[in-house]
Amino acid sequence: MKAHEAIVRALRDAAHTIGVSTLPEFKYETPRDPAHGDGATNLALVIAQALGKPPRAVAEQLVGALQLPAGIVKKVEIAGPGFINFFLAEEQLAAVLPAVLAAGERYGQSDVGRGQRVNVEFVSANPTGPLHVGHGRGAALGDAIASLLDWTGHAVTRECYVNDAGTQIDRLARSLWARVQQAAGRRAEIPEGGYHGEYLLEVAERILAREGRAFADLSEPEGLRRCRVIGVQSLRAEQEEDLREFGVRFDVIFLESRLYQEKLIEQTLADLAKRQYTYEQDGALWLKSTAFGDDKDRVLRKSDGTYTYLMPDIAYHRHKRERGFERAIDIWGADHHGYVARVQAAMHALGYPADFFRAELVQLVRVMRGGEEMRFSKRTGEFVSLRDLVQETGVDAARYFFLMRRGDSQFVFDVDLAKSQKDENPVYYVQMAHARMSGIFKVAARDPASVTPVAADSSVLTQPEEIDLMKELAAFPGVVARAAETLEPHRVTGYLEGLARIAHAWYHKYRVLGEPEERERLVLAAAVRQVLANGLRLLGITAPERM
RNA sequence: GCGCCAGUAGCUCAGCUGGAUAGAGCGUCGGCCUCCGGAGCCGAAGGUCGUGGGUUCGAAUCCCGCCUGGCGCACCA
Repeated sequence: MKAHEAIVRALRDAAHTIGVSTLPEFKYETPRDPAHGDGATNLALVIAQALGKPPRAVAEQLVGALQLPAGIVKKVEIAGPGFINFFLAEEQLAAVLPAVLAAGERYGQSDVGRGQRVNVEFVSANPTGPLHVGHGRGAALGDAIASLLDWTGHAVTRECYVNDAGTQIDRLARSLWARVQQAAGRRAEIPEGGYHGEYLLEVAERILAREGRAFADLSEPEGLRRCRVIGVQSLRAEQEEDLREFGVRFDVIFLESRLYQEKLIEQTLADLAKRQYTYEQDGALWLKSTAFGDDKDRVLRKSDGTYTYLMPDIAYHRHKRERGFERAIDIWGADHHGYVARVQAAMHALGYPADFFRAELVQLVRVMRGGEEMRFSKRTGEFVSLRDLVQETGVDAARYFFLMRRGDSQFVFDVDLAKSQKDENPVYYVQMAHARMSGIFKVAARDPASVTPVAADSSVLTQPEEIDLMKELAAFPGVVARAAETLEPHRVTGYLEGLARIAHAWYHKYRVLGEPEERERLVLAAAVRQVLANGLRLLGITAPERM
C-alpha cells in the first residue's frame, strides 16, 4: 500500500532529523484496536534509550519533524508508552473499492514469490487401503498451501508420491491373496502385519467375478504376483477417485518404482559416497546424519542388501532438486516427525540449501458425531474414510473444517456442526455472506461485474460498518501473503469469517436498493462479494450465488 | 531415559517476527422479525495465558527449570 510506504519513509527521515544516525529495526503495522489508528509505530520506543530521553518525548520530537505529503494521513497521535498512531485520510480508504473491482478474481494475488519453483507434495498414502480422514486433512492443507503459493507468484507443482514398491506392497499382496482364498470359500488367514480391512475382501470378490474362480487355484507365487499388481492398481484407482471427488488434482504422480527403474537410488548413493557422508559398518551402509544434527547415523542399505525406507526417499528428494525445484514442501502425518531430521540431514549431505526441504506436519483428526468419537485405525480395518466423511458433510464443509485450524494442532472434527445449516457453522456463515451479496444483484437484476466505482464513494460510504468493510477488503492481499509465507491457510478462513461477520451486520442494518446511497453501496457489495469469492476459491471451496 | 510439538474463557481454537485494556466462534443469559432470504442481527457474563524463575521500557509471545498431554526415538514402512 502506498500510504504505508510513504509513512515509513517519512518516519525514517524524521528520525534522522532529530539526530539518530543508525536506525534500529522498528515496526509500522495495523494495530489490533482501531482506536489506535490505521497504522502504528514503535519507533520512538526503540530509539529512546539511545537518545537518553523518555519515549514519549522522543515521539513528540518525531511527530514534529514528520513531513508527509498531503492526502495520506488525517491525524497523528502519540499514545501509551510512546506509540505514534496514524489515522489515514478517507480517500486512502475508499481507494480500495476500485482496486478490488479492477483486479476482480485476481484481487489478493501478488508476485512476492518472484516465480520461485516450489514442489508441494501431499497425501502420498501407501496404496494399501482407502484414504481416511487424516489423509483428507493433509489433502486439504496441501492443496490450499499450493494455492497460496500460486497466488503469491510462485511456480507451484502439486505432487503425490506413491509407494508402489517395498514390503508394504508385499503385505498387501499376501493379504489380498488370503482374501481371494476366503472369497473362494476356503480357510485362509490374513498374514501377520497384513491389512485386515473389509475393503480387500471386496477387491477379492471383484477379482473372482472378473477372472473366474480358477484364479484362486493359481500357484501361490503366481497368485501373489497377480494380487500385487491388481491390488495396487485397484486401491490406487480408489484413492484417486476419492481425491478427485474431494477436488484435489495433482500435476505429478510419482511412483516409487520409478526410482529403481531409473537407477536413481544408485546415483544418489554415489553422490553421497562422493561427498563422503556414507560408510560401511556391520555389513550395512550408513548415512552420517549426525553430522547434520540427527540423533544417530542411519542405515541406508541393510546387511541383507535391501534398502531402508529412507533411501528411496532421499533419492526422490534429490530428484526433485534435479528437476529444478528451489523448494520442496512435504505435508506429512505427525507420526513421521522423527523422520524430518533424517531427510533434512540427507539434504544437507547432498549440499542443498537449508531452506530447500521443509516438512509440514499434520496432526491426527478426531471425528465426533452425536457426542461420540468415531474411531479409526488402519490396522484393524476400522476407520472413518475420507469418502464417508465427504459423503456426509459435503466437500465444502470437509475442506473448510480441515483448513480452519493450524495443521499442527490436534483437532476435533464435529460432523454435526459441519452439516449444520445455521450460522454456528463457519462454512455456511461465510458462504451465506457471499450469497447475500449476490442476492442484492439478483433482485436488482444487475451483473455484479457491471458496477463501476464513482468518485463520490469516499464521501458517501460513511457508516461504521462501511468503513470497517473497506478496511477489511484492503487487508486481504496482506493476509494471503502472510498465509503463504507461514504456510498457514487458517489465516484465510479466519479472515473470511471476520469479513463475513461485518458483511452480515452491514446487510442487516442498511438497505442498498432504493436508497440514496444505492450506487455506492452496490460498489461496496460487489467488492465484498468479490473478496469472499476469491478467498473461498483460494481454499477450494465454492461460493454459491444462493443457498 | 532422550527428542519434537502442545498446554490461552465451560468447549473448539486465534493471537502476526516481544507492544497498548489477551480475542473469535460455539455454549449460557438477555434483547431484535412490515425489510435485498430471520438459513439473520445486537448485547452481557465468562481468563492467576499449565507453573516457578530470568531477559527489558514492555512477555501469552524470547531463555531456563518443573508439571501435564500427544507423538517419535529400528538394519519397520
